[in-house]
Amino acid sequence: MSTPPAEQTTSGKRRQRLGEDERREQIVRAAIDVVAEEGFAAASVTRIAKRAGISKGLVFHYFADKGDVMEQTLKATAVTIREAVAADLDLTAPVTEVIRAAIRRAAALSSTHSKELNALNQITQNLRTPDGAPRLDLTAYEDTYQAQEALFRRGQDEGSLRHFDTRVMAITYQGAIDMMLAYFEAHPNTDLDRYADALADILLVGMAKHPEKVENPEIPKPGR
Amino acid sequence: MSTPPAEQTTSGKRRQRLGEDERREQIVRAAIDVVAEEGFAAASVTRIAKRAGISKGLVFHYFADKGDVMEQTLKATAVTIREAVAADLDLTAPVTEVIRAAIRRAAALSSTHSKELNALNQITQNLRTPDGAPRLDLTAYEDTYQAQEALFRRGQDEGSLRHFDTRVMAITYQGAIDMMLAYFEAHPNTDLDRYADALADILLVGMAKHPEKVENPEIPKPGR
Amino acid sequence: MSTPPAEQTTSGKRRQRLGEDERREQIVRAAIDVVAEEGFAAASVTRIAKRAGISKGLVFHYFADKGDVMEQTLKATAVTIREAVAADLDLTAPVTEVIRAAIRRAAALSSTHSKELNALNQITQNLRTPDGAPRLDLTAYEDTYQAQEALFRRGQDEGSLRHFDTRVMAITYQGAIDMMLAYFEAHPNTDLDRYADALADILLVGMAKHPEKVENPEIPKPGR
Amino acid sequence: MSTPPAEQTTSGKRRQRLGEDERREQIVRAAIDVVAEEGFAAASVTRIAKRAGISKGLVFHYFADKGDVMEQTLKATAVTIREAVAADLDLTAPVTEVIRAAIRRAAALSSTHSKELNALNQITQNLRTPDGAPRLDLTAYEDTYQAQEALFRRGQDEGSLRHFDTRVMAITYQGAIDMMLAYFEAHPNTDLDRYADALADILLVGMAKHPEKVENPEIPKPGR
DNA sequence: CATGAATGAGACTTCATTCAT
DNA sequence: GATGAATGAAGTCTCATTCAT
Repeated sequence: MSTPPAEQTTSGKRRQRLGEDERREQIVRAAIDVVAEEGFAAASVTRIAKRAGISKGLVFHYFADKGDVMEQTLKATAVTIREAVAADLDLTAPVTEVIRAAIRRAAALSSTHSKELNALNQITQNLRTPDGAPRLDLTAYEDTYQAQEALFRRGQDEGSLRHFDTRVMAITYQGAIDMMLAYFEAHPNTDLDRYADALADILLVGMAKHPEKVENPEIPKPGR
Repeated sequence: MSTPPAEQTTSGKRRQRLGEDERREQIVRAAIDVVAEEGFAAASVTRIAKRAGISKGLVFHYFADKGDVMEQTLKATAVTIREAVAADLDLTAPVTEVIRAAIRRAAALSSTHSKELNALNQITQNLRTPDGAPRLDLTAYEDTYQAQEALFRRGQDEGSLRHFDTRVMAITYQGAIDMMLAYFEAHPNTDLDRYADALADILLVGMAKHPEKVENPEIPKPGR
Repeated sequence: MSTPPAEQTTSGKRRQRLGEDERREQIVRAAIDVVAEEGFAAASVTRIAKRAGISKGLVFHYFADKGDVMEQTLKATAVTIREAVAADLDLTAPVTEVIRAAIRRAAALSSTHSKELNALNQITQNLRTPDGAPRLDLTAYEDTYQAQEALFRRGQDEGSLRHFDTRVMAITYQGAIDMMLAYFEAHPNTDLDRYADALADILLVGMAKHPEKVENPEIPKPGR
Repeated sequence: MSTPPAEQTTSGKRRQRLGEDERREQIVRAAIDVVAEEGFAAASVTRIAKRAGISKGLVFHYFADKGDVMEQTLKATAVTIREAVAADLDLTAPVTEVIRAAIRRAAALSSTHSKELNALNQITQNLRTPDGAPRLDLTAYEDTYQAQEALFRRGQDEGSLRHFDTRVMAITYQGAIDMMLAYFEAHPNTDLDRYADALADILLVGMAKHPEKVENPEIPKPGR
């Protein structure tokens, strides 16, 4: 999943023949790279094709138009990220532990999926229908929100979490994670592990019924 | 402060003569409208000029180039928003009250400054230097973060707030508010007042030393 | 090498496909024509493309920008002209004969390469770097000057030419030829052959050690 | 007649009221400066007005259009130069001396009228009628040519000059001078006085009946 | 007389998309 | 399947020129 910095991802062969799926992946990969590195506006088809090491025409062979490329890229990236977060996350563990672990995982994404995250955000916010309406608003987060709400409700049912509006909490929770990642992007010197723990503390104190049980004991608070 | 949806704001007069400041404002206004309604990518100078009811050339009479238009628009909008949030916010009140009031004010922005918020976000995230690097990252939020940290520290000193990483909290807090506004944009049916209170509850429980004192008693929780 | 005056050189076919070199030549050709006929200032890319019978965009497919078009045109034309002058010029002949022959050849260019000469001059004098400085001053003539100086020195060594400043003479000589061509451009009725011979007489009398030997006996002087 | 490097030629007064002629001169002066320093293409009306320290509109008050500005500038400059060359040139002196003196005077122009020369050339070569035809070809030199031919004929009648085509000589002579000035522009290190003498030698040897009498004895030839 | 705001045409350039090869 | 030549629309920006003040 890592990407070499070079223009041509694949070996220098000409007229390389690939299966449909490999090609699509290759193009999506290039789209992510270009969007992440140069911005949505600079992600022209020409640029993407060059990055993928293929011709411009071929892109249109596999995608209806540029919007299609972006949409597919978005979808694929969302799946990738979701899987990365969900991987080896024991959802049957106590809810507070699940939450803390999930925040840590999300923080870890910064190093493993930085480009994907960046591209995902940019495409989400910029992709529009021809008439100017956003093609994807936060509706796209719906699945995520529902999964988180389910988790929160389990916690509430089990008695480990307080009573609160699960939808508002899901949005806040997701926002807190997104901001953490964005903040790290802008301030790469930040100690992400500590940030993640501090964030977990804040959120869990806000959610948990017995906050004292969930506070992270390992990392001493800065003020003391 | 509201804008009519029509293309030509003013009457059909030819060669209307305006002072420098009025024109600049008019153009900035049009830029906000176009960006908010049609997206950053669609906000061409042509489009903005048409929206303002003036000729393309005039835009360049008042702004160095398109980037300048966007930058000025960004700055002006940031000021507008900041003022709107700060207006009649009694910063000397007890910290927890200040926080709850600020969240309510922010929520209120949705109805009064929806376009400004939208445009502000889009421009922030898309404006780049000619070489592709983001022209403004979260660094722009620095002032806001510091103001909020100061508030939090006062609360901690006064004993009304728990001990927590103020920087992480500022980022989370700001993110929670941004997400609230974004969520409302995508789901306009949401009862924002209730959302704001639920959010205040969540955040204050996470922050306050005596959460029971800050929970909003008026609004029954949705989950019963 | 001649060009029809019509706009569209080729038949009305759509999407005519050409090799890279043919296209470049075609565009350069069109650039020469437009510059020569309508002046450097009027030689917009639009105008050039229309003259070549292709789309504007295609020009940028083969040239980096307008400056590049002009630069390439300049280079190509310089080569063309140089070759035309040098062709079947016996450089081993006695120096005075070489000079007279070269002047005649140059005069002949008026009928064969009139446009090229004109375009060459205009581009040389008008092409500037983005910051306004001339991109090519007389430095470009350096090669020519040196070749001529070498010729003059040979004549001096062999005893057929007088002693004189070879650099000044080279500049004067080249200037005399350029003026001849420019004069003919403005006064097309001039008898160029006679002009060339008269010029050769003047120059050779100024250069030669034994002028009487070089005066052209065939053409009677106008005054007598 | 010299120009300060500053933008505003005149004192910083606003709404300065000037007579028609002063204004015209002021604008022409600015046009010369801009054309000479930044090139014909960069000499926009805006640029010229700014240089003159007046408003754009005023230029059109005194000149019909941009072409008119250039044409007037051209005419005025031509007169200036002609006068500068003719000044204290004793036309009754022996012809060969007149010629040598004229060449020296011309060389001197480089230091006194460099801008004027440069602007003159650029305007001459670029100014066109709306349909693309040169507005001024060498026809403009006609007066000069005739004056020089008259001089040459006098020399021939008096027996000091050989027989040659006076028109061809006039063109060559003028070209030699123009090239000298252009060469100096490109190679400012050149010793112009020596160049002028070397040129005079070359031309006079070509023209004079008794060349030995006219060669400049003061300056030793470079090659010894 | 003088200013500079305002316009509109046109310049250069990029880019999504098509299509001959 | 794959290429890249070719197009046309649109975008940014400049500039001569007009005109209200």
